[in-house]
Amino acid sequence: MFDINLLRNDIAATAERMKARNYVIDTAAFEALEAERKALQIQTQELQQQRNALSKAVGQAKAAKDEAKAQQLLAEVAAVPEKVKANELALAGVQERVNAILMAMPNLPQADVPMGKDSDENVEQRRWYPNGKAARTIDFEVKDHLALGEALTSATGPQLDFEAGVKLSGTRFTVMRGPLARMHRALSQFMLDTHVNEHGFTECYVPYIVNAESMTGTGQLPKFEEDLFKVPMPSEEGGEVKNRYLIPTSEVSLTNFVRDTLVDANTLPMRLTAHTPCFRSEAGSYGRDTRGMIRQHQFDKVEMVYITKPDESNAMLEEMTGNAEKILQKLGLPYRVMLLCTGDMGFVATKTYDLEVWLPAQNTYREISSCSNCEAFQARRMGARYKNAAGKNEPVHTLNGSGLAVGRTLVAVMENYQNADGSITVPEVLRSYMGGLSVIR
RNA sequence: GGAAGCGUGGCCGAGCGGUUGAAGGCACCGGUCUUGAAAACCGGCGACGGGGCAACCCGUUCGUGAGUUCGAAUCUCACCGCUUCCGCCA
Repeated sequence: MFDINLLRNDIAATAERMKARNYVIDTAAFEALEAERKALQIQTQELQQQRNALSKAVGQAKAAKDEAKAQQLLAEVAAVPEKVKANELALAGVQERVNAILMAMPNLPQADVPMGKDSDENVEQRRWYPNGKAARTIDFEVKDHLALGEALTSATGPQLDFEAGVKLSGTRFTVMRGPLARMHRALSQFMLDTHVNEHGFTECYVPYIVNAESMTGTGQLPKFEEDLFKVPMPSEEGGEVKNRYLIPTSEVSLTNFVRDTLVDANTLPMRLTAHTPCFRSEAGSYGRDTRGMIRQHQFDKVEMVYITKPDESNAMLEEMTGNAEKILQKLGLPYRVMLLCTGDMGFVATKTYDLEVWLPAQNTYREISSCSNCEAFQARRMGARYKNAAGKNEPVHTLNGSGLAVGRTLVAVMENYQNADGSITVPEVLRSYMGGLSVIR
């Protein structure tokens, strides 16, 4: 949630900075609403105070057995509760309007984030190649992962089977069989093991269905409901049916660990990781990446989440990005690191690095990880705080990043490790997860 | 599916219509004592919001939401969650 103090204290400067995100703050409207809120709140609290004082006096009179005075006081208060109730109602209405504005506002970019309107203005930070110089030159006709996967066979059908996915579920679903399915599993195991054993993460198993409070905490709700799959669930006692949601990323489950909690400062920074499927409706992406495994309604991802103190969150963003890079390096996949410009960042982020992996068949780099520092944006929504050095409760910072998107990593391995005969060499680090298999045919 | 309970501050736990934001304990923060630490003793200490330059003042908050009342942690209803026993079960 956007920090209301930025609007109260210096709305002009804040509005100026938000322009970078193509977000226009109606400063006059906000100031008018805020003035209304302030007047109403003061009036309401004065009435509450009046009621409380008189009620207390009634109690005292009764305790002193002064019935006459008690009756007199009761007559005096009689009209107050009604006024209080009316004011409370009006105030709640105004506060709801203020809140709705704050909930719909995206986060403010950090000062060093480059200005820009879309992905064309992202700034490359660095590139990495297995041999330090360039991506492997492929001296035969390069195939994409569809051609490769559909040509590979198992005892029961193609190793990569889009038709079966469509039959079972519809477009943007895929079936894998045999060694390719195993490599998909090997990738997630390898990623998890690396983060746990080398990067200090706690491995977690989390729900794939979460409630509306969790989705609100991390920012998917209320604004992006159309991107989510809803699951109507009756309560155990047969009460009303409430919507829950399939997670679009395990960031939601992991980050909400600290919702509504005062986090013990000694446990910070927290490093959490989980391997889960992710479910996205992909509303609004019709026609994009319709072929292949790049954009699916269901895909696996190994996620990294950090819960940190405010002064260490930017250092942790660098660390997390490095963790994701490490996975690509161990897999020997060429990539580049992009610093997203203001116009390309997600709703909750203040600063984001994207990792883009080299896909030779497309002759381009494609996003395979996104690492963001959300600062206190999610923490304010969630009520996630810690006691700072001054003894004050303060929102924590939250970060999340993919480490990595498993399906896209499989695509990258297939395309980068393809051989002239259509077989795929298994990267060294995955072989122990695949019973020593070195080539998929 | 049947039966019975219970949700109070960072944690444990009293309170069950009126000067109760809530006893007591633990934890935490000062201080005394000590070579140091521990113990003991003294003092402090909930959260969220609003107003004020400030000292400070006010409001809200006892799972959540409605209701009864001049007044609700305390009474009523609904919802959410948890525990125990029986049954069933991946």
